[in-house]
Amino acid sequence: MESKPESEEKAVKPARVAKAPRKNGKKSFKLVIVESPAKAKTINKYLGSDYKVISCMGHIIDLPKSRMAVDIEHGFEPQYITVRGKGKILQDIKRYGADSSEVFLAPDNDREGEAIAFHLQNVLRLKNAKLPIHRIVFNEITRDVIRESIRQPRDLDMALVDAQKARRVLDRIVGYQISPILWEKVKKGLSAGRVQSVALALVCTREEEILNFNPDEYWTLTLHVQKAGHKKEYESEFYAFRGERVELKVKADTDRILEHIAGKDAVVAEVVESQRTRKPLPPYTTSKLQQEAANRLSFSSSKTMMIAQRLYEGVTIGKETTGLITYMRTDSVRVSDVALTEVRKFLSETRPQQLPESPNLYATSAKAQDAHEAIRPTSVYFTPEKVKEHLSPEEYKIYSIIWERFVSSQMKPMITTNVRVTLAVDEAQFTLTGSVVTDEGFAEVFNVLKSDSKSVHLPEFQQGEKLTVAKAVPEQHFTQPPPRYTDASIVKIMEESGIGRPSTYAPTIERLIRKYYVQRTKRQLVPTQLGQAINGLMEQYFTAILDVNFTAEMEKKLDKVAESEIRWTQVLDEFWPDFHDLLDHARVNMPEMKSLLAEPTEQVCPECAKMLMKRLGKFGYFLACSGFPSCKYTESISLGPCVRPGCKGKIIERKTRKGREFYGCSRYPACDFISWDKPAHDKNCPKCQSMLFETGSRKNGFFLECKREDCGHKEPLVEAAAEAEAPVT
DNA sequence: CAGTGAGCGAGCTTCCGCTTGACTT
Repeated sequence: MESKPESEEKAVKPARVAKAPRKNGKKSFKLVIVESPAKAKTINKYLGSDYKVISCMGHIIDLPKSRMAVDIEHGFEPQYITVRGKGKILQDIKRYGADSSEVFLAPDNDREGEAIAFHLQNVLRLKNAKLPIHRIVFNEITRDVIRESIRQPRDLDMALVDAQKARRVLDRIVGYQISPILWEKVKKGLSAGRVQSVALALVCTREEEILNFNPDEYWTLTLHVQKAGHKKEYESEFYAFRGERVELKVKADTDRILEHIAGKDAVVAEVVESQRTRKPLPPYTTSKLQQEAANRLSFSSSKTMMIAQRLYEGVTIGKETTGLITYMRTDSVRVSDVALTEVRKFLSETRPQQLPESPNLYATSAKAQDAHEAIRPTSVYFTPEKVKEHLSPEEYKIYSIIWERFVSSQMKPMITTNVRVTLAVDEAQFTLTGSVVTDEGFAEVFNVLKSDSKSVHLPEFQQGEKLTVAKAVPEQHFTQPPPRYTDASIVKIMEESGIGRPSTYAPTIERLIRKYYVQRTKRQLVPTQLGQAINGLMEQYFTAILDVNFTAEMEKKLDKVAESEIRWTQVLDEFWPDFHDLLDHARVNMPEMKSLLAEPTEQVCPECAKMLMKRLGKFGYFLACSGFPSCKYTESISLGPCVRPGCKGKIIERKTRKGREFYGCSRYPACDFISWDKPAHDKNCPKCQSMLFETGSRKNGFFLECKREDCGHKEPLVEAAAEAEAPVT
């Protein structure tokens, strides 16, 4: 018979729970299983000692990584196994299941959650076929809702479980059938998939648009005017001639207007005042949080998620650790009643004049699975200022924008007064606009979110009033190509077209980078030569997969499976025959591209004086002689000279056997300089000109550090201003 | 840490979506 878990051995911590309480040797606790340990902790508090709440940490049963494991010929039945590394967790679940009187399966209330619940049930039944097992769901973690859900258990929704199975098997087939073709034709280790290949296509298509972009010339004409007796100049823009809108295409257009207005005064023709109401935005979903953190704070999607995870798991304030935000992977803007009541109370105490009579309502996207609330502070009384001292600067920033966005979402609108003055200079017309915030409304709580929106104050202008023209400034412009994608803009598109889920946006971007399909330079996503080559092949041989509608259609069918309208195998029956033909066609016709992947460089081979090429090998990029195979010279790509005084080597990027990146001297082992920190971009030590490295911790802040032993210069790491949307050169 | 492409051919790469922490200097 199983007794208590041995506490001495090292074990997976989160699933460890204290010895099961027993009364008179009888089973006396009810088991609740959720996905996340942080959630388990909270719910444990709400349910009291009759219940034991443990977590399974996501999927515990899945397809094996090492092989296809889907019997395509016989009904697509997947061969599931225990996920590698989850054996311990599974054991614990079984043990607690055996010791409990009743089990409540509480994974997330969505397709994946239902599948996890199903797998948990199977595992528990294996041990004890008679154990009472229920499925419970809740879409928010509050005391009342959790208790209510326990009172309203239901059975597993097998149709939903089947929908997940269809999704899982389809993704496996797509990924595990296409990838090997790429190994054979291009390079081993490459990958393709329903989500990543679409994301790559987005990046590549945009790059092509930029390349093919033809800039158009256009002009603007700015008239600087002054009120009689005043020095201050106001800038107005030319827009019409003889009452008709005129676009200034070329210099001659502009010259004609300049000639017409030369030496003449401006007269105020019309003054129009209007009020604009701007409503606050809903609280964050995962994608919106990533977008704003990228645009305003220059954080990558994965960085934002790491920081949010820490805020969710909790920060130690005093003796207690408190989760500061709700779950950070969500597609919903829903807010629990408890939170709504609290924020309205908070506002009535702090800013009663900005509290609307009734709560602001927001609609969650129709595509959302809505298993969690919006991302919000667990309590608005933890104001950013109050918790600041317990947070790292980065955590503070992310927490602030979450707090500000949530609190503002329940405030009154912002009202601005706009003035539009039309000026006439003979028959040419100009406009002058001003804008003043009349009521800040929701923006009152903005601190980190504050934008330096330029409010332009205009004095009173009377119709018929004469103004002096100080100068007229013509300027030539060219239309700009569309900007490259950033983490923010690609996540936006992915969400809008239903590609990927909140838990996969960030990992998908990182995957494209890790596979050398895409590079992130100055926060812009730029396809590599390899990425473009792969995308070209995918476009030609697997067009259907790259269509954003492919996923949309799949989702529609999965919904039908979930509604029991069709069987799960039908999704695959409809997909497989055509896809099978595509695979056969590609295996035969796809050209081999193995040796094409080399980029020319400016450097010369020191051995044979031919040019060096940049190639992609097993360990990343390297330089190789274009005379290969007669000349076998190779060289690592240098990031800068070695920082050891007197060492003539250079710093190169390397990887451990497990794939972790680090930086070391090319003269190893003669010089054993190594750093796990990343070299800083475009910045050298002001004292000794050595390379600087990004280092530090969340406690002490982040620094740029000079690693030259006789220097030791340190400076705070300032995030460069958001320049992600900067025009592409 | 390992000297990268190509090939003798060993054994392995790969998907999407749920979760959280783990090498080592």
